[in-house]
Amino acid sequence: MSPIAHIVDDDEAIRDALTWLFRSRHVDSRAWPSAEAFLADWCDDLRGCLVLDVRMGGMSGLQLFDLLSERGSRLPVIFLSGHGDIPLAVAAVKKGAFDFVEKPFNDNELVDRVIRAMKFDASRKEPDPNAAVAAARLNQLTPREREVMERILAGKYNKVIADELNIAMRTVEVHRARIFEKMGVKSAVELAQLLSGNR
Amino acid sequence: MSPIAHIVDDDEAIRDALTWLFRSRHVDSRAWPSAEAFLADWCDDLRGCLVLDVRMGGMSGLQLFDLLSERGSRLPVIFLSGHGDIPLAVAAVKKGAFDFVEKPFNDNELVDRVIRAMKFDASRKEPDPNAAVAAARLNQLTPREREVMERILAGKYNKVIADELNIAMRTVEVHRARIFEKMGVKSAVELAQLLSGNR
DNA sequence: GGAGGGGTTGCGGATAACCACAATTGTTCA
DNA sequence: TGAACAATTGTGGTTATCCGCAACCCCTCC
Repeated sequence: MSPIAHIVDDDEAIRDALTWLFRSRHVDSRAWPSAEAFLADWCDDLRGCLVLDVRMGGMSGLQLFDLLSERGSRLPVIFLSGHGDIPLAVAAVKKGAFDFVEKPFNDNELVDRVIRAMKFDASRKEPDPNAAVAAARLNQLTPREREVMERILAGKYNKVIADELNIAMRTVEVHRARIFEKMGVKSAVELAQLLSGNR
Repeated sequence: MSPIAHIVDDDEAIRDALTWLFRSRHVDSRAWPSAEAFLADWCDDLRGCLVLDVRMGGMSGLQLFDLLSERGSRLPVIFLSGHGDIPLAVAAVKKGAFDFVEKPFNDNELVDRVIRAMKFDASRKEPDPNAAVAAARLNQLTPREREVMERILAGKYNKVIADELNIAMRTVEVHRARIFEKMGVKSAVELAQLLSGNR
């Protein structure tokens, strides 16, 4: 999904104005006339930001925001509000809205905020790649290897591990080597970091 | 520190009103007439919440808030603002203010918010005990030991470390032993876990 | 029945970690 | 100036890790 400014407002004049405004500043955008219409197109990998009118016919902007939050959306949201309602603004920001702008808004300022939101979104990391890598590698381990690994991470000596598992030290060494190989590390320290760095 | 509502406002009438209001609702409070006065008494283990006027003579409420943030204060802050300024409210909340209330405020509502803030503060966990322990122990390390530790955590052999630091392997061994001793661990693996578990 | 994978073990050697004992240098602080 | 501490090094020995080579057992799947 390429990053665009998603506009949701039931006022056609505003939609057009925003569309034109964004285009003039080379920000790609697309507009929807209602929360419902936007939801129909929504998927969780939209990128960019969402410019959302607070007050709309049908589902309100706040309701849409809550719904998206429940669905795990992390798209930054900039609220547009027509009436200086501080409690509303505070509530929205506390719930994680990226920004809250009063209408009538200053064009340049709004675009700046939109761009800031889009940059924020762009800098947003995919779910920790490290964790994914670690998880994938963990799955390659056999059950027995996992048992050994636990004990390696507990800082135990091979001898102790062998004792606990009632196997020869040599066997532990073999497991150990295969664990390191599969996990792509070359020492127990690295292993510990790989696994505890992302908890 | 027992939890109290800390009031900072340069308007004596407001201070008195709030003090009376809180007392009537069995919320302990104490008031200061300026940010500077509050700062003089501030320490990082104040508990409860801070009710803070945005606009004051001398240091403003926002400035005080920023300063406290820098100092690592985690006391929840409820801003009082006399003029419905949405950008200000949004900025404050985005920076981590707990709430933002317009003057004139509804007494009951304000107290409810204060109580909510104080409950939030009470439920706030002490800084991760592990992190505290690790940090405290880290401080016991000499600079040289820290250098060695970095390299141990990189999974390097004593020989390599000795080489990098241009010292004898034996010296590295000594440092290593002292690091383990001071950090209260008995292996590099434990060390890695202690330090990466809380990052 | 043979191939493959997982788990197991032994032997022997190279390399590294760990440790007790002992000692030197430089700096800081009382 | 002497105590205390950080940093340094050496000797010699014990213990662990790490690995290649070789092998056996058990189970599954084709």
